[in-house]
Amino acid sequence: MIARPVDTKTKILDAAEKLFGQNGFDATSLRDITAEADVNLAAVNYHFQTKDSLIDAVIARRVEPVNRKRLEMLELAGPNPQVEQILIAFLSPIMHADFSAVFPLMARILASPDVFVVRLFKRHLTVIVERFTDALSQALPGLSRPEIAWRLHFTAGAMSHVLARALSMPELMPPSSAGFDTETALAQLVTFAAAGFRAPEGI
Amino acid sequence: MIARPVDTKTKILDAAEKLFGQNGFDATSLRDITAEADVNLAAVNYHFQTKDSLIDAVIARRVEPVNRKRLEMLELAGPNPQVEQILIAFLSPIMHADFSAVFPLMARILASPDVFVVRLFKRHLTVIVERFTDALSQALPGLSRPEIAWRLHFTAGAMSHVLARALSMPELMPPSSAGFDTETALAQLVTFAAAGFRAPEGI
DNA sequence: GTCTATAGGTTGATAGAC
DNA sequence: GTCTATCAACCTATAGAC
Repeated sequence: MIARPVDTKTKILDAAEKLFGQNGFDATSLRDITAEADVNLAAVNYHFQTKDSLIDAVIARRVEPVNRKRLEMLELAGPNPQVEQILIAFLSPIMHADFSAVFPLMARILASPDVFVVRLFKRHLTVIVERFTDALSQALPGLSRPEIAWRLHFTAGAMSHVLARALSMPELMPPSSAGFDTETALAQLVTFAAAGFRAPEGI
Repeated sequence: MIARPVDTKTKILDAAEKLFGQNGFDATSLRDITAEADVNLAAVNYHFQTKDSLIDAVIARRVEPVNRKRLEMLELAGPNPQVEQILIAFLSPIMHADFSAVFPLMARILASPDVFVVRLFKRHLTVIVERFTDALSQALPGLSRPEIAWRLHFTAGAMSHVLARALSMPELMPPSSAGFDTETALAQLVTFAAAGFRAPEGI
């Protein structure tokens, strides 16, 4: 590992990501961020104008590569992917996002009822939800699209809960595993969700 | 419906619950709350001393009856309940909590990585998790306890995501259903989670 | 691009009259 | 128990020197 020089803008994004994840958007002041990043207070306004557009930038920086990777993995699974392959394409990119600061941040975005965050959520996720619903429809011809939408919803919720609690509540995580084990979590979640998706449709 | 006089303390709790759910704990000021409740600013300090202990009171007021009801329904399911019965006992009390303000509030509690909230979460939920893990262990003798802990975790996540998005994103909810239909959501979730729990344990 | 200084507003909490 | 008035601390954002 060679220590690279990091520019001010990146230092601010890194610090903001960490603190937003830890304490939330509102509880984190620009002063907290510039102190953590070891830059001047005015730099954040110079580079991002307002706090809201900083939040936007922090989220977009992480969400977009994850979504690109999701679509890429879905492509790679071929024209007729199995349920498990589709779920892995959906879950793996976010669960492997290797900055641990990303986990609580993502969980906050996913769970927040804030209109501001919901808008962001929609902007980034609508196309993903559509593409994956299509793929799952094809793999599970017995299910109606609304039913698939529900179940994809449940899967995203299970995932976001794991991300939210992975770091803050290791003791709620499976024992034995010292700390959080991404591979195990992913495998367990895929098993659970795939079985859920294959359940026959109710009345 | 007869309009009852409501005391100041209850008015504060009601307003705080609504605003905390809508905007979060940090983004909601005591002034917002007293304006919504139509009481004086000083009243909140008189009745609750600090903002933190107000948050505590708001959460406890809703979580405790839900948890009581969960244990009660589990008792009523008899000595050898089926997976579906156990899941309904776990999910139904919270999904039927009829104040719509409770939904986003619960979702916030469930998803928040804040240490303050995690502490509350543990205090109220540890006994529930243990009791339900026992019941599920008995109903699914093929699964190890860690595996059951994971799957209960996933189920809680799916539930919290539904609560979080039920009101803010009705268009992500199954189409046709105008608004949010608790019974449908509960039935779909129980079907999904029961199938997930019955999946054979991985390697 | 980076800094200091500060304007202008909000916050949680309290003192003290009624 | 309820009010007004106020404090001290904090906030975002900007102006202007370097």
